[in-house]
Amino acid sequence: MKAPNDPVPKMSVHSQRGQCAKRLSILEAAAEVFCRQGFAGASIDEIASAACVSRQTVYNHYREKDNLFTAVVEDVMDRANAMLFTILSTFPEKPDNLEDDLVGFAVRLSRSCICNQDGKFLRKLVQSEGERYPHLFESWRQHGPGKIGTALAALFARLSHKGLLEIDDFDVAARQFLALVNADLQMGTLFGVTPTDEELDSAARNAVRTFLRAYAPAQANTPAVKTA
Amino acid sequence: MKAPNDPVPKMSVHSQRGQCAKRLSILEAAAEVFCRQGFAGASIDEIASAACVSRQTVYNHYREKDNLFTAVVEDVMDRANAMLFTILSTFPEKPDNLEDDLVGFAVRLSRSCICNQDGKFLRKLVQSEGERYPHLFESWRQHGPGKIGTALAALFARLSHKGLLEIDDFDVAARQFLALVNADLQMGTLFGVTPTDEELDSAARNAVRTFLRAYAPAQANTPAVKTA
DNA sequence: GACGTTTTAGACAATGGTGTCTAATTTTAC
DNA sequence: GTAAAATTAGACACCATTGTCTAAAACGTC
Repeated sequence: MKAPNDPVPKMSVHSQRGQCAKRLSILEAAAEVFCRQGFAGASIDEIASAACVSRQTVYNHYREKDNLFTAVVEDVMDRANAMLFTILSTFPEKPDNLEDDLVGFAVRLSRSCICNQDGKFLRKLVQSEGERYPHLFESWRQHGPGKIGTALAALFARLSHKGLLEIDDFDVAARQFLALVNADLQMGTLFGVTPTDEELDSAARNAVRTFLRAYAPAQANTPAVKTA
Repeated sequence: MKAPNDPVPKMSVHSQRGQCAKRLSILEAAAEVFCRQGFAGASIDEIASAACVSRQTVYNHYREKDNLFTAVVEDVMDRANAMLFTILSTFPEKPDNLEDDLVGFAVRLSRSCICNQDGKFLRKLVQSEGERYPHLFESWRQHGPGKIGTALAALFARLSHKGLLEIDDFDVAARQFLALVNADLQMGTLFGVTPTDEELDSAARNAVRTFLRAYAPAQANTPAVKTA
């Protein structure tokens, strides 16, 4: 998926620094503009301006608009996936207090993967351009959200085997956990509103409480908590 | 919000029939094209072709592209809202079998409001153009999804007062119910895939089972159901 | 300071879209 | 059948955008 016209000829290695900076600047600006305007609505001129770069430079790095778009999407997807698995690795495998630890995990997840700039970009782009570039987003789905489902399911399975949860279908439980975490935020994210820390925390707390009510073993972990 | 240049002069009342048909045809075609291409990507020519109408006719009815767009959005929103409250009115207030009845309700809800063509259109358009027309979508949010939350909360409150559920925060419960119903479908809808009836049913069943595990009163309604 | 490379501003043709206009044709009401 | 209204195809000016090209300037390395 590399650009076919790599500048190989006589370039000394260190001269890539300036280029690299420009490339990143363009990628960043293009992501912002594509996200705000969509593919058709975004113009190369606007991207170039936002990147503080001449239009020709954009064309030098990415031969054409389509090319730039896929490069941006791949870049954002890579970042988002990396972040996703970073957060996944903070899952409370040996929880001190299951409820509190899950709430913390849920907050990290929503803050870093959902209310994120990258998350917003991907939701918007998958919606608006997903059908035009099926393979592009399909591979992301498999490597990103697809994987998170099975990974989270495996983590819940461990907690379940430890007797901390009572789950019959781990995949369903994982999807439901994610859905519950989003329950209070969905409407906001749909309109591009970034939730405050309090909202994030309250959403996570509501989600985890209901999740545990459904999946905590019989009368072990739920001392009949009342709403504050 | 009516077109400022209504053709009032000498028109007899009945001549609106042909016009009306064209108007509807244009609205329908425009919805499809705007949904597929986004606002910037949609061209009037393409809409006119899809509506089997000349370009000039489109301009006769809706002075400009912006106008046509808002007309389409309002039309779809009205239909979607009407459908939403129709489905809401089928909520099982006096359930025979709470679980089965809630599953039926959830299936109706997701089929008619989420997997719908209008639902797809609105999700896509709110995402891609929501920030460009804030007032347009904001009023929809208040009258549609906003209202459904409180309406559903009220319905759950009644079931709760009847002792069929044990809910402390009805609004949260309503949002969680909706989120759970979507849990298994979200990924599909994000990619424009329409789920089969079996998937719809299974998603609703999973959702309701977890919802009842969390909110059914102590040891009344859950005879330890196992996965099939 | 000299060299090769990259960047820049600007001009440029080609394309495609919007919105207007006109003149011919069709539909509709009576 | 007639007259008014609506529809149509086509041409049109206008503008924005894409992608190319050129010559000058800036940059980095030696």
